[in-house]
Amino acid sequence: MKVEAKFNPSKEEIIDLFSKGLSKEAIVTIFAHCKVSYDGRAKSELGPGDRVIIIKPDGSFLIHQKEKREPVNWQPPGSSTSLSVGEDKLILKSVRRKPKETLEVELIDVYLFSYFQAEDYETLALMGSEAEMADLVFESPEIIEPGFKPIFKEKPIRHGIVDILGKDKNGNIVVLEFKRRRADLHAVSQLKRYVETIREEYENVRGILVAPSLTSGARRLLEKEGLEFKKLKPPKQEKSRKGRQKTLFD
Amino acid sequence: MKVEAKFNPSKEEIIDLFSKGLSKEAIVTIFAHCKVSYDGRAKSELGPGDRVIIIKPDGSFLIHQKEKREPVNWQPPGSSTSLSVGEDKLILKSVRRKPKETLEVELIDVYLFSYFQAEDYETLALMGSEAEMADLVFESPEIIEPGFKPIFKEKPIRHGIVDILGKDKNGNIVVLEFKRRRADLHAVSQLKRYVETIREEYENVRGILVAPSLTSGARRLLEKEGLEFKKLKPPKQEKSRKGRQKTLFD
DNA sequence: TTGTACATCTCGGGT
DNA sequence: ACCCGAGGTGTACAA
Repeated sequence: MKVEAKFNPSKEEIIDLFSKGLSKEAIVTIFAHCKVSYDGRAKSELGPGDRVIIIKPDGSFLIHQKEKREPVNWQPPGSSTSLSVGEDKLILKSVRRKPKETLEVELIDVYLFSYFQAEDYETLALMGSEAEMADLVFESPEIIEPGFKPIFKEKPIRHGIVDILGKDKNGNIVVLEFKRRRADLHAVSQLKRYVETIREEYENVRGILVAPSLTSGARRLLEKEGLEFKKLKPPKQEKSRKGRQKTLFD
Repeated sequence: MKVEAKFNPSKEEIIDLFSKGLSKEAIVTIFAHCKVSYDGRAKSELGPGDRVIIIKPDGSFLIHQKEKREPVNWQPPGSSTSLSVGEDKLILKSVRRKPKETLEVELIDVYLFSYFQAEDYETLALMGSEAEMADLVFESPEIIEPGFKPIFKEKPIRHGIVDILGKDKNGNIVVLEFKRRRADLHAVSQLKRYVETIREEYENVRGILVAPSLTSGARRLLEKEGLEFKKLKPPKQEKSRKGRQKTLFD
C-alpha cells in the first residue's frame, strides 16, 4: 500500500501512523486544527486554525493555510521531525541545526492523518532561464552586435561574478549582464559594480544589460551611468549540449 | 464534515470530489502518479512520478515532489483550476491571466483524493524583520552613534528608496541601509547607489550598512567605497505601536 | 498596473 | 563552510 490514511485518529493512531510514515520514508500529510511557534533566524507565533501540514522524507516541513503559494511556517530539508506526547497535548517538533531553528506545532484536533510512499525518479526540465540566454549569446555573439566576441562566461572578478566578458569590434572590453525578466534598479547596480571593477584595471570598458525590458527607474539609472541596453528574451527551447564550457578555449 | 477523502477513486468520483471541493472553498489535496507541463514566463516538463498536489480556494496550485521545500511546479493565487476528462485521460488545468501561464497535470493514477474545509482566522505574527531593525533605530537613534538624528524612513529618492535618512552630530547627511542577515555585495551596491544619488544634491554624505555581519566580499567593497558598517541584530520582540510613522513630524 | 525591495527567502554552483 | 547570484521567485506596499 502506497497510501494510508485515518479520519479523526486517536492519539495512539497518530503516533502509530507518524512512526510508520517516517520509517517508510513517506510524505506525511496532516489536516489539523493547530497552533504554531517558530524560533530561529526570526521568531513567530500563529494562533489556532485549520492547516495542512506536510512532512517530507528529506526533513522538509510545510504548514499551509488556505491561501497563498507560500507556507505560513516551514522548515527546510535536513531538519529532524519528532512527535511528542504530553499530558493531553500532541506536539510535532522539527529541529534544524546550523542555523539552530525550531518549529513546534501543537495538534489540537486532527481531521485526517495520512502518509504517501511517493516514488519519483523524474526531475524538472526547465527552459527559458538566464543561463540559456547567456549560452545563446556565447554561441551566437552577433545577437548582441556585429563583431562582438565573448571570452569568459561566469567570470569571477574582484567584486562579483560577470555573466559574460568579451570584446567589441573596436577592442573595447564589454561586460554583459543578463536578466530573464524585466530588469530593475538592482540589475543596473549589479552591472555597474562589475563595470567599475573592470575599470580599475582596464580602460574602454562598456557595460550592456541584456533583458527583455527595463523598468522606468532602471532606464533612468542606466542612462545616467552611461551603460547600455540590449533587448533579448530568454529562449524557450531545449538547451543543447555543453553547459559547462566557461571560455572559448576549454 | 470538514474533510472528505477517497482511496483509489474512480474517474466519476474524482470529478465529483473535485467539484465539491471547489464549491465548498476547500483545500483539495491529491496523492497521484502524474505528468506535468507548464508554459508561461518559462516552460517546463516533468515526466511521470508520484506527487502531492494541493489546490487552495484562492487559486494557488502546488505540486510537491518528495524532496525540497519548494514545489516543483505551481500556480500563484488568482489562478483558475479546472478538471477536464478526455478519452481515457484526466487532466487538471490551472490558468493564470497576466501573465498568461498554464499548468497542466495529467492524472495517471490517483491514490487518494481529498478536500479539507479549513477555517482559519489567524495571521502570522513575526518578529525579527528588517523593518523592526529600522523602527528600533528610529526610536533609539543613539544605537547607531551618539548624536545621530533620523529624519526620514523609507524615503523615495531618485534611484530607489532609502531605509533611513538622517544627520550625524556634525551635520553630515547619513544614509542607513539595514539587513536582517549577513550583508553581501548586493547590499553594499544598494547602499552605494543611494549614497551616490544623495551626493548628486548634497555634500558630506555618509553611508552606513547596518547588519549583524558582513560577507568577506561585502567588507572589501564597503572599505573600497568609503562606506561604513554598524553591527546590529534584528530584535526578536513584539513590535510596539506606530509602524506607519515615516518622519519625526507625522 | 508598475516599481521597488524584503524574505526564517530557497537552491545550486563554486571555492 | 562561506560566498555569490538566480528564481516561472512570492509578497507587501506605495505611487
